[in-house]
Amino acid sequence: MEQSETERYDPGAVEAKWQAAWAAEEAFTVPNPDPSAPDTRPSTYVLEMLPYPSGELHMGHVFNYTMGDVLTHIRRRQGMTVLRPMGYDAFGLPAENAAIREGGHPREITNRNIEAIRRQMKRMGWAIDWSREVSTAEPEYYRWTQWLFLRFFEKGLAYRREAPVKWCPKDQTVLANEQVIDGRCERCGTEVESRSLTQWFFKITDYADALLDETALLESWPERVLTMQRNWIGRSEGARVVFEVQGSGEKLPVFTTRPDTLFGATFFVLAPEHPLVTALTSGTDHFDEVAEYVRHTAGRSAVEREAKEKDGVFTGRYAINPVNGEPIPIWVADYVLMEYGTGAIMAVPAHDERDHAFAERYGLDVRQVVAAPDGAAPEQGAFVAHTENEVLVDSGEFTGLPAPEGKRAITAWLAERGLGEAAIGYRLRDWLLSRQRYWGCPIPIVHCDACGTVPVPDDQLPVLLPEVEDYTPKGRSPLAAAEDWVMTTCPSCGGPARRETDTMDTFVDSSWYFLRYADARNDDAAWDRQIVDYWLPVKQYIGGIEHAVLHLLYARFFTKVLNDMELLGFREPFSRLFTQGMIHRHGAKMSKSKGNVVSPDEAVQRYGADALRLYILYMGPAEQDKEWSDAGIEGTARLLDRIWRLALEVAARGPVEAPAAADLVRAAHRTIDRVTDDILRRFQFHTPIAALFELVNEIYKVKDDPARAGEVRFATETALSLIQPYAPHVAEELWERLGGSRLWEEPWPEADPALVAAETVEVVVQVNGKLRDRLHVPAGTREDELVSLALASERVQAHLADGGPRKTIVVPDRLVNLVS
RNA sequence: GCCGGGGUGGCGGAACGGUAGACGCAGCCGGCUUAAACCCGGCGGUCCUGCGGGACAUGGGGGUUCGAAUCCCUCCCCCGGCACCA
Repeated sequence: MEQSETERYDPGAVEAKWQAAWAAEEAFTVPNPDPSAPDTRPSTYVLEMLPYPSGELHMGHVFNYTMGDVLTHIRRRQGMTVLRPMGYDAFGLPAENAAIREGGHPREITNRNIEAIRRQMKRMGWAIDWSREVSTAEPEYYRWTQWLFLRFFEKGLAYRREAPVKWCPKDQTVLANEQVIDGRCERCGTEVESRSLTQWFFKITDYADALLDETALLESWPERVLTMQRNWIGRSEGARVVFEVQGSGEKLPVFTTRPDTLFGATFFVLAPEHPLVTALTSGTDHFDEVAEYVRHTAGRSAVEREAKEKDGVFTGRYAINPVNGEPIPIWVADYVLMEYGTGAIMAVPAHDERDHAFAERYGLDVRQVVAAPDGAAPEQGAFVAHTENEVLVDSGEFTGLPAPEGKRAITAWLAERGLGEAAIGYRLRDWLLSRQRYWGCPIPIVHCDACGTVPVPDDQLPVLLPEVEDYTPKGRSPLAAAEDWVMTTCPSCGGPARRETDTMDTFVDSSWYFLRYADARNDDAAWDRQIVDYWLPVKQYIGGIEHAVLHLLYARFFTKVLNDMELLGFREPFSRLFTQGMIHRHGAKMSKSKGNVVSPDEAVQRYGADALRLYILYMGPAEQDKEWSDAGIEGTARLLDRIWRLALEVAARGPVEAPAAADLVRAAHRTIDRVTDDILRRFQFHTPIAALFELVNEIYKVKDDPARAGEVRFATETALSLIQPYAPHVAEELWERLGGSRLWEEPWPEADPALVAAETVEVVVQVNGKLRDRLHVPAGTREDELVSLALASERVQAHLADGGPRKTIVVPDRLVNLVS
C-alpha cells in the first residue's frame, strides 16, 4: 500500500479523542459496595505512592503510574472491580520554601502544582478513579488526620516530652531519625545538630516487635525492603546487668548482647550526657577534668564524634562487677551514646574492637574470657574475634561452657540474685512528629495553665491552619505569630489557654491516605470500617525504594494501631509491594541540577503518551535502575506506527474469518500466553512488549498474501487487544476502526493451550552436551524415534565415538543428548 | 564490619537447569525514491577455516550434573541499606 494513501497516525488527536470519551463516561470510576445489591465480582486495590506536588511529574512518576495502569486495565478486563485512586501529598517544605522565596501563599503554590500534575496525569491517559481524589492539605482531609492524632493521644501513643532531638539549622525545624541520612537533613543536606527540646512523639517503639514479626503476614515484599526495615528496627537480644558504684551503692545498669563476656569487663564507660556523671565526680579531684571533657564533647557534632580517635577521661570512681565483685574504673567517653541502651556500658576490650582501641590508648587491662575450642593460647592483650563453637575461659564457675550456654547461664545467675535480666535492645526510636514549620497539619492540642495538655474535642475539628504574614522559620513555629488563633479557651475548664503551634510531619498525612481513598467523600468519619475492610489491604502497592524505612514503616505502624483500636479489620496495609528502580540519564539520576532531565511533556509532545508509556516500561526490568535513551523511544513509536498502518489495511479489507489453526492464529495465542504470564505471574512488564514486537513482525511478513487475510486479521486484533493496557488510546482507536467498541471493557483474551503448542518443533541434538544438529519433527514425536533420527545424522556421527552412545537423554519436543 | 541486590555483544536487555545473546537502540548491506528522510527486506559475540564447519565465550577460579548465565563453594568488582548500637 502506498504511503501517500494512508492516513497518518496522529497521536495527539487520537489521545485527545479517547481521553475525552473516558472522562465523559467516568470510565474508571468504581462505586463502593452496596449492601443491598452485592457485587459478585472479585475486587482488587491497585495503588501507587501518591505524588508530592513539587512542580510537575517526572519520568519516575510516569514509570510508576504506567505500571499500575497496565495492571489496572488487565484486572478490569478480567472482570474484577479495581480501585485505582490518586491524590496529592500536599503539605510540606518545598511549597513553603517557594512561598518564602517568591511570595504568595503555600496553598496557592501547592494548588497550582496540583493542577499542573493533574493535567499531566490526564494527558498520560491513566485509568484513575478521579471521584476519589484527595489532597492531604485540604481541611476535609486533615480534619481526619487530626482526629486520628487524638485517638493516638487517648491511648498514650502520641505524647510530649523533652528529649535530645535532631535539629536542622537550615530548615529551622526538628527532624525524625528516619529523616537524617548520614548525619544530614534528608531535605536540604545540612549537617544536623543535637538539641534537647520538648516535642511530640508517636510511640512506634511499642510496635517494634509487631513490625518485625508481622512481616510474616505479607504476601510479597522485596527482600531488600524487609532487610532495610529489619536493620532500621535493629532488634538485638542480650541482658540488662546492674553494676553498683563502689562506696555510694548507686545503681548503674548496662545493656549488653554479650553477657557471656561479663568476666572480661575491665572498665566501665558512661556517655558524657549520662545524668550521673556530675554526681559521681562532684567534690572530687577529677571534677574539673571531667566537666571540661563533657563541655568539649557537647560542642562536637555526631559526625565529628565518630570521625576522631576514641578519647575519654577517668572519673576516679569504680563500679562493682556483679559476677565477681571486682571494682573496675569508671570512665566518661563519647563513643558511648546516651540514646542507645542505658547510656552506659561495661567494657570488654578483649572481645569488642571499640573497647579494645580505648583500652590500648589508656593502658587499661585486656582480659580474654572466651576462646576457640582448640584452646590455642592467645597473645596477651590482643583483641579476640568471635569464632564458632567458642567456649568460656577464666570465668569462674562458668568456665568451660560453650558461649551460647554461658550467655543463658550467666543471665539466669544474675536474675536469681536480682542483679540483671534478659533484655532486648532496639535501634528504633519513637517517631518525632512535631515540626516548627507553617505548611503542615496543626496539632489539635490546647495548653492550659490549669488543666495542662488538653485535646481539642472531636466536634471542634478541624483546627484550621491560621493565616500568617511571614512563613520564614525562626526556630519556633510561624503559627505562634497568629496571636488571635493561638489565644483560645480551654475545652476542659473554659479558662484562657494557648493552642499548640507546631505542625505535624507530612509523613503523618501519608500514613493513612490509602484508607481515605476507600471512602474519600465521607464527611461524618475518616472512613466506614465495612468499606475499608472491603477494599483493603492493598493488593498491589507500587513505589520508590526511598520510602523503605520512612513511609512504609509508618504506614504499617498506623495500620497496626488502628487495628488494635478496632477501626480496621487487618494488620498490614499492603499485601504485595513492588519497588521500582530509578530512571537515569547519562549515567546519573535525572535531576535539575545535573541538567539531564527529560520531561514527560516533551516526550508526549513529540511521540505521544502511548509511545512514552510503552517505552518507559520497555527499558528494562521494572525493579532495576534504568538508563533513559533518547533514541530508544523511537523504537516504540515505530511499533505503534507499524500497528497503525497494519490495522488500517486490515480494516480496509473488511471482515474475514480466520482458519482455526493457521500459523498466525497460533502465534497470536502464544503471544496471549506470554503477555499474560509475564505480567501477572512474573511481574515483568518489558518482555510482553518484546513479544508484541515479534507478533507484529510476523504479521508483516505475510500481510500481503490474500490467502492469509483471515489469520492476519485475527492476529492484528489480538495484538491490539494485548497492547491496550500499555497503549490504550491507539489500541482503542484502531479497535473501533476494525468495527469494535469499548476495548477497555473487552474481556482479556485467553490463550487456547492447544493452539499455544507448536505443530512442528525443533529438537536439538547434542553429543556430550554440545550442540551438533537440529531435527524438525512434529510435536509429540516419540522418544525412540527422536533417538534414531539423531543417530542417523551425519553431523552427529562425526562426533560420536565408535560403539555409539553409552547413554541417551531425551527431553520431548526439545532435545536429545547422546553421551559417549 | 554486618545485611541485601547485581556483574551476559557497541548500548538497554532476553534466556523461569535444556539451542546463550530473543526484542529494541546504534551500525552495516540491499530495495523503494530524481535524491534524502520515512518505509520495506536482510546482516550483526570473538578467533580459526579448506566456507562443510570448528574452537572459545555470560567478572575470575573450583565443584555438582548427561547438560550450568542459571545450583553449590571461593575470590574480585559495582550498587543500596545499617553502623562508635555495646
